[in-house]
Amino acid sequence: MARKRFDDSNCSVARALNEVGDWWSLLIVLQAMYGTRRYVDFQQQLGIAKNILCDRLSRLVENDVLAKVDVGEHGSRYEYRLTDKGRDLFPVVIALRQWGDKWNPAPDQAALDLRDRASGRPISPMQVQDADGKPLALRDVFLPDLDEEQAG
Amino acid sequence: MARKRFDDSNCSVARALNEVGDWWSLLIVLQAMYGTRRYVDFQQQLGIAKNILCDRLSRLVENDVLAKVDVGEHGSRYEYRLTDKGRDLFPVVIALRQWGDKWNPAPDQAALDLRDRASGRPISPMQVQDADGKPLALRDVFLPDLDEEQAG
DNA sequence: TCAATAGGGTTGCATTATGAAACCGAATTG
DNA sequence: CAATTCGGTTTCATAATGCAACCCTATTGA
Repeated sequence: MARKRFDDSNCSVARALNEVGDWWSLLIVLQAMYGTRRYVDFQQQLGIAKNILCDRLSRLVENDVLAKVDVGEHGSRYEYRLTDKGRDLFPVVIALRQWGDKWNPAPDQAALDLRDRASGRPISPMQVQDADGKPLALRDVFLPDLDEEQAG
Repeated sequence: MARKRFDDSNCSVARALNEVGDWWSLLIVLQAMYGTRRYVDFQQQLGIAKNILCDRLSRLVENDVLAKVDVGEHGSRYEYRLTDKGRDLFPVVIALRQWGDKWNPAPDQAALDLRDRASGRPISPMQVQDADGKPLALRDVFLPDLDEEQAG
């Protein structure tokens, strides 16, 4: 049967995964963050099958993560550019990258060294924070509504 | 043909997606963060097929995201608990949740109101930061090595 | 004691999704 | 005017998914 979709799930994580939760979409977004814009470049850099790339690009455009722009230049006719919505996946991608670097480091390769362009210093590890910037662990957060219900 | 795997990719995002990048794994981790531990509860709360749940739980255990614990209690014999590696997905899940809340809000429902247990205040939006906590946008970061190569 | 139920899985089967390669049409290049 | 390039679509074999049915072990419960 068809893969289960989560378009109308009441969980925003499920709805997010519905748009970028497959094997390729987030990698395409990542590649776009590196500056890739053209179909052939995505295809070569990711090693993705062309029909799958077409499908994913279409869905990302449909979901307003990428915008398909007609550029009339010699041969390269379209560009896929990140929208604001797509750029807003930056924290997601960085969090995922840091998790991968920490728990599945490449055996013979240093992790990518992302740095602040202004200061030249490495970016800091992503963390969930309270309003003052104090780091919060999983056990430090709660859902007021749910916990009230459970208490009542 | 077989789905492409990224076990040995030089990209840590690809390696991360290889472990939790399918349609269900991250939702299982999310559910585990809510406190779910038992097979039947995952099954009912997620509405996932039993064989798929088995497969995903096994893979998450294999990848040390969950730990399978034998609890001899009446009927409920096993628990799947988050490991440190699994708990470390907290920023990823929160980033994804906030992205979903912002760009695909539920039509007739408020976003989940996660709060700091100590202060009672809402958690702040996830952001990529420099060493001082200054927020960084996509355009503010760069890869020193790559940029040197390109300059050279 | 013996049937009913719950937990945690497997198995079979139909439906989809994926990957590789071949093919296509328009525009450029040589 | 033949060969490329870009951006796709088509075909086909293989893998993944979802559902329902089944299984085995404990535990109830009467």
